[in-house]
Amino acid sequence: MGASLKHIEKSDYLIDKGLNILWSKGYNGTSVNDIVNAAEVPKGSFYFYFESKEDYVVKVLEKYFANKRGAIMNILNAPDAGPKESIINFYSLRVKIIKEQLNCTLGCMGSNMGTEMSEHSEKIRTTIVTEERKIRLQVKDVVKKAQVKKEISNPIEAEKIVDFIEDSFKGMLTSMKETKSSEPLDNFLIFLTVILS
Amino acid sequence: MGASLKHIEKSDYLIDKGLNILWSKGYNGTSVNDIVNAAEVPKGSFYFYFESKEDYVVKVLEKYFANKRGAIMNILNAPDAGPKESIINFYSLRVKIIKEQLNCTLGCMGSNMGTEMSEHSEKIRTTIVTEERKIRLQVKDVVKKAQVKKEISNPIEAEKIVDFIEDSFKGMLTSMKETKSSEPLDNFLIFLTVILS
DNA sequence: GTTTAGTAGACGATTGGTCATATATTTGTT
DNA sequence: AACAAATATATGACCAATCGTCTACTAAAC
Repeated sequence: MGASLKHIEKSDYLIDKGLNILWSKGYNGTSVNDIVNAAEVPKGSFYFYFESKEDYVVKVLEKYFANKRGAIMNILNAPDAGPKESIINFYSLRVKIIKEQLNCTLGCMGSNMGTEMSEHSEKIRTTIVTEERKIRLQVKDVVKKAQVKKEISNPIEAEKIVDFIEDSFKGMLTSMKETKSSEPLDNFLIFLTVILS
Repeated sequence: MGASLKHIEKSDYLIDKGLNILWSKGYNGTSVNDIVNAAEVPKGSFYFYFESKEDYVVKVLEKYFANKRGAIMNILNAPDAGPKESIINFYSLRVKIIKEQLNCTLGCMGSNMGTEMSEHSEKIRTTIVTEERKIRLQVKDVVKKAQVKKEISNPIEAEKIVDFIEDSFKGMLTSMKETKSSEPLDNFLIFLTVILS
């Protein structure tokens, strides 16, 4: 029943090849043909490795978030930085990555897909919510620490603070895409220090 | 050369009939057939009134934003309220409308479409940016007034304050859709008072 | 020889868009 | 007021391309 290593490798390969297309063009803008052409794999193979397009996209999202966490979560618990400092470093890094690697055009794949598909695919919606929550929980712990250490005097619950920061960051990415500019991101970092005061 | 009144009325009718479909299903999720079926109009008529699907969507967006401004901008300059109070009333009203009329499912059509299409249609992208700017400019004036009156002590430029508020509000709507919950909106109103302090 | 992995391409439905044809409506001329 | 010419609008069959999916098949492994 279990998938062999080769099977996993090849489905992983298909996931990698389609990830950037899906990130840019969205669910309905990306066809199964786009994916198999990019991977240079026969169309029939797609449905051997995945139940459906929806199933495929769920797995792409899981990989996207795993990659993302791998790239950014370390800095949150860097041993040589205080909690508040770590939070600011964390968001500064995310801003830097988006500016340098993504050229301010793609935004967050989770938000993009969530905006397009939350109403129409429960599987996709819950995948995004679940994956985002993993990040928020870790940030929350650090915010709590900073509050205990009085680095943050804001008395609002850590969870609400993190939700607001993460939600507003999402909005910045949307405006970044729309305006083709990094200004919203810079603005975000300014207000981040206000919120964490 | 100018379109007759009847011409305008019928294209307006087509725009109205497609607006909600487009709002919910997005650009690539909505077909021209969906629109003409909803309007009970033959397909050929669509291309008599609109150059293309893209052209149609631009006009839908313009109508969406015009409707939106009509419903919310008055409260910003209510004569019996101070500037800061007006800003808070303004966003409270927007939150209320989204909760009551939209059931926390649709978000902002501009942001939805911008997320999906900014990379792929310059016409759609600039339409959204232009329309959003109209709202921001008006809010900016009120923020400035509140700063002059010392109701807001935050020394950051009014424009940046408004950009942050509007961008973060966008993010709340995204999370609202994803989580199917009004919590992000309530959280937004809490932090709005922090930002406007 | 039987099971499993992998593939090719056909499937019906649908996509955005066009077009020839038909019918209203308006306009200009008596 | 009557008629003709011109223009505006209506219609759905039609186009090539593409959609997501699936079935019938071959190749390889045990």
